[in-house]
Amino acid sequence: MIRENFMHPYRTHTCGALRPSDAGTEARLSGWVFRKRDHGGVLFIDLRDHYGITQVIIHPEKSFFEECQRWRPESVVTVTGRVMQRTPETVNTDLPTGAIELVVDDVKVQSAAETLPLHLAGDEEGPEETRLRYRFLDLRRERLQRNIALRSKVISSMRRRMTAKGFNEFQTPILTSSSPEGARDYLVPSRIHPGKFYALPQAPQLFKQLLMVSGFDRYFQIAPCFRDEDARADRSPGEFYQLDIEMSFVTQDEIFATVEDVMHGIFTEFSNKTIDALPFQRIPYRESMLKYGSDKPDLRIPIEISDVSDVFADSDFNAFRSVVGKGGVVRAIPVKGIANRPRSFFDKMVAFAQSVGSKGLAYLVWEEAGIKGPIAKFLKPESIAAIAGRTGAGNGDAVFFVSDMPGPASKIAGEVRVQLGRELDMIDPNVFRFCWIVDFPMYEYDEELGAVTFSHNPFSMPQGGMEALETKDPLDILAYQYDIVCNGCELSSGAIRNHLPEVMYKAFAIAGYPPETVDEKFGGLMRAFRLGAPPHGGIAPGVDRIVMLLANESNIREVIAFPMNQKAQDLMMNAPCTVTEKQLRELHIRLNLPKQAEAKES
RNA sequence: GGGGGCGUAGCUCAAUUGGUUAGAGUUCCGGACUGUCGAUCCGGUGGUUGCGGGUUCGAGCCCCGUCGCUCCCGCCA
Repeated sequence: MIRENFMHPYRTHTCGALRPSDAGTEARLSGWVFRKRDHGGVLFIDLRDHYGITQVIIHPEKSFFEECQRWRPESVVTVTGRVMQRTPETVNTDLPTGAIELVVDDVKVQSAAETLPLHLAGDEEGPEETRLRYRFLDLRRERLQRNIALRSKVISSMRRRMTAKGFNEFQTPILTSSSPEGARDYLVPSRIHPGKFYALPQAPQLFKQLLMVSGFDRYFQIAPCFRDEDARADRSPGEFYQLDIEMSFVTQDEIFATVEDVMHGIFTEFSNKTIDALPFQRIPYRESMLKYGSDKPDLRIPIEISDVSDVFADSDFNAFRSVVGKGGVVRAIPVKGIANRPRSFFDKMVAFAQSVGSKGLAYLVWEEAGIKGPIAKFLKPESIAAIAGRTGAGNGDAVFFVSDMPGPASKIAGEVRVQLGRELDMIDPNVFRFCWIVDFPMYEYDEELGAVTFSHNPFSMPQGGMEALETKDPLDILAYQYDIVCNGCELSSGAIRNHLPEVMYKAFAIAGYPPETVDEKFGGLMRAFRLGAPPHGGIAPGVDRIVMLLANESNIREVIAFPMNQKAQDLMMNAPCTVTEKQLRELHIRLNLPKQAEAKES
């Protein structure tokens, strides 16, 4: 009956392959027992593999019938039988294979499963800790199979697109040296050099720049990056991947054009959402901070903040007037068509503003009968007219006001803007809104240190070059430093690099680093720049975040096959873990644990 | 390092706001059942209410501490 000799030992088809056109043929399938429906007289099993689900049927006269009844979910089995077209009333339109079923003549258990800690057939996800500890089980779910497969396809597409543009793919060292700037490093002790450490790269930043100095012209890498920083929902602890890019002899606009093309292509290829037409809009940093209260604005929210400090500077509203008098500002957040919202809505917004650090949240409401709101009585008609003129507010609209020093005021106004967008359901879930944030300041004033520090990448070229560094107030100098942002999510930072040693020394001097320090910390790079370095620049979009946006996931763990938990532990592999005394001895390391940890060890 | 949320059966949750023996669905185990597709029906197992202390005649519920998970702030050149 079954021509064993001619059949593959495990399968002739995948579980997503069979169709009515296969009816009447013999087929062999292997997969996981997903669901069983046992009618006593007939047993239905949904057999699942990566490609799909096929219903297999076992009849009671078969010698193996009772054995199959005992199969536990997630056991791996091979079944062989005849493909049958289902009768019209038994077709399952939810499955691609739903028009056929496999009537089984032979079975073989490849791997019997014990009772599961998670059940995969239902909608319930189960506790996060169990999901992570049994990640290989969780990964069997359709959603994660889809996400991880999407990630694979996105990365392939990135490679294809970059290669097509003439970029070469490189590998750079994983064991490298600790960098003084930036995040905390992951350190790896050296056995051969007692007391010395490698560091895992926070990014291949210096290597890719050196490859430009080497003349490779166009670099890319799907680069693993390691940073010992705490996790967020959109930030995996420890490690993540970047589509790392660097180009020689380019202007900022050429980098934008290259990256826009890749990003637009990827997002078009893997999503049905509407994507902004090219070129993506460019927003100077200061404008973004004013209009959106953020350097990663969610442009899906149709609200633009404006400054109305001058209107309140001579108003009767003391709270705001005094803040403006002390160098503060007043920011207006206009919202269309919410005048008829109940008082509780406005109260809720006030409470929200306070929860993010605001002293309060004032507002005006443009009603038929006139201007309402707690601060209306303090404002002269011409002031209200000025606010209406600047914010576009009219009948039926409302404007919220935040007053504070410029930094906090921007931030709070930005938070209120996003909260309004969420609360009022203004965020269109079917669009990807991209923008470039450009003209980041080169330096910022660090209140804590009481000194000028680099606000972003110290290797960025200052706009205006040496002349700007020598003549301008450092806080007014802009850098060729940019971010690409999608739906309020920062996908990447990038910059035109500073490849001129003299400009580099000057730039670091302003941030308080003497030339010796620059040479000591970045000797390799500085040496390279004295031996013929091309002007160059680049960017490094976050792969995990891109996949997360495309997969419509709000937590980055859902697009990483083996993620760590929030405390940077791998619950499945039990990392980090203790090591033997012998290992420590070889590395010349003696532990000096805090008291609490010592207690835990024993 | 700090703040918020959560923690009750393997899982998802309930327990009339401090009151009798902590329930339901699901999983699991057993039984019945020849067309289901989250099969159905019957029965059963399953609990140190995260842990420790306190208040109280009485604590799943209140208080203190602690542990775990999660979200956020700090941090992320």
